[in-house]
Amino acid sequence: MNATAKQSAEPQDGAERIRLEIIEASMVLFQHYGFSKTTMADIARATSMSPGNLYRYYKNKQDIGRAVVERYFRMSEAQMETGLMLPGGGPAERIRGLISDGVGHLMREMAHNPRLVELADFICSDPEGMISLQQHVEWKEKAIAKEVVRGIQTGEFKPCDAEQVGQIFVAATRAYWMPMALIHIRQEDGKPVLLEDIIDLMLAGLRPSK
Amino acid sequence: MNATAKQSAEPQDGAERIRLEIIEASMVLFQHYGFSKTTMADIARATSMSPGNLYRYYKNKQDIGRAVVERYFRMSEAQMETGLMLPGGGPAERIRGLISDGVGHLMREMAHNPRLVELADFICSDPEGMISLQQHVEWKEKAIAKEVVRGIQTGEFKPCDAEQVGQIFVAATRAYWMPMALIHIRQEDGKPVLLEDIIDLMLAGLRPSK
DNA sequence: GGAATGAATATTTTTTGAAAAATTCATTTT
DNA sequence: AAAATGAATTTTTCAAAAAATATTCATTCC
Repeated sequence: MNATAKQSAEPQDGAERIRLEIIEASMVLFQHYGFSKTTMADIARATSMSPGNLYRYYKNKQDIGRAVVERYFRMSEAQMETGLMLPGGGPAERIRGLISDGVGHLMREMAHNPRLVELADFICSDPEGMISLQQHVEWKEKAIAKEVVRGIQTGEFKPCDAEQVGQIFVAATRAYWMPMALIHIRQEDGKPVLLEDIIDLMLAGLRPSK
Repeated sequence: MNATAKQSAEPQDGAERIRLEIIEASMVLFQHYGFSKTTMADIARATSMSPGNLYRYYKNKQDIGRAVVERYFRMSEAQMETGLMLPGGGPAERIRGLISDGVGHLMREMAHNPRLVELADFICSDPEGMISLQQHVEWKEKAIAKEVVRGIQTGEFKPCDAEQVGQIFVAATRAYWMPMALIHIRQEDGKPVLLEDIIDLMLAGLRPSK
């Protein structure tokens, strides 16, 4: 039912391939000119098709913006997943890494490309965009929950509702995931102030009382 | 040096009394019409003075907006202070209460009066307003730190940097203090979802390992 | 002389119509 | 018949003028 592009780099049938082409071209244009300054005509030119034809693949410009943001989310998730693949480290280190990597990735993207702030604002103003955002948040909650389960199994953490702990970790670090809030967060040598301290205090709370 | 109004309900000399009159009238007008739609002429009319005379008491309209917000901050702090006055409860209960009361107060104010969102946005866009906000944040950090010190003394908490723990608690609950973020936070029977769970997990982290 | 006024000036917001862009759709292409 | 086009239509943006508002200040009041 859902017509969203698959994540694989090499899509199969024509329509999916064209959707991906549109997103990749749009991503480049949005980075250069910003979402609002990029016109449908620009995207059409970049993909060598007519403006009208874009509407065969996306409902409207907002839909393209959302798809681009979703692609960023998938990339960020892939990056966090990669961090989790690395061998060493117990659940605590992995949770720390997961959140630090995710926030770090976001901060670097934003610093590297201020145009993304506009896209982030747009996604928050759009109800459908908020759904995409929520899905990304849930991905993070689940990823943390998995590590909590692992920690409970090894005895590093005391028994608890892992699903809920994932939600708690994300909620407690929410200000660090919000582009609009990120502006107000101080940094020291590249690390956002207090983020790791929040995580450490909550991890301490997870450990068995004895 | 600082010419800000005292908190007492009955101010002493003329100038302070007039400043307070202006703020009280402005607060009502802002609630009815919003900050941007309220004109200096409106405020002048409400206080039975000429527009020009307002400038004898406040540098400009922004200054009035900031003073109104600061008044809200002082009221919120007073409310939290009152909560702390109540006899029962150890440090953990008091920290929970402090944060819940503060966030609850903010949420009720916002629900009761959506115009405040505009004022909050304005304060965040103004560098001087951000200073007021920072002071309010520091008040909360210090209030929590005091309870942490008490907890360390009673042995309920393990020894730690109380000052820093105050900062951590505020940082971890920041999304619940931000009017712009508050819109996105779900509520269940009047309580913001997960707020108390964040606090509880961090409190668990403060307790002696045994 | 400090406090207050209100007309004069500076700034910001609103309006308005033209220009640009988004979206649709009758037609053409493959 | 699905895919694509590009001209036609609708919607949004932009810039200039007008109106409203903020701020100043020479003057008046107590």
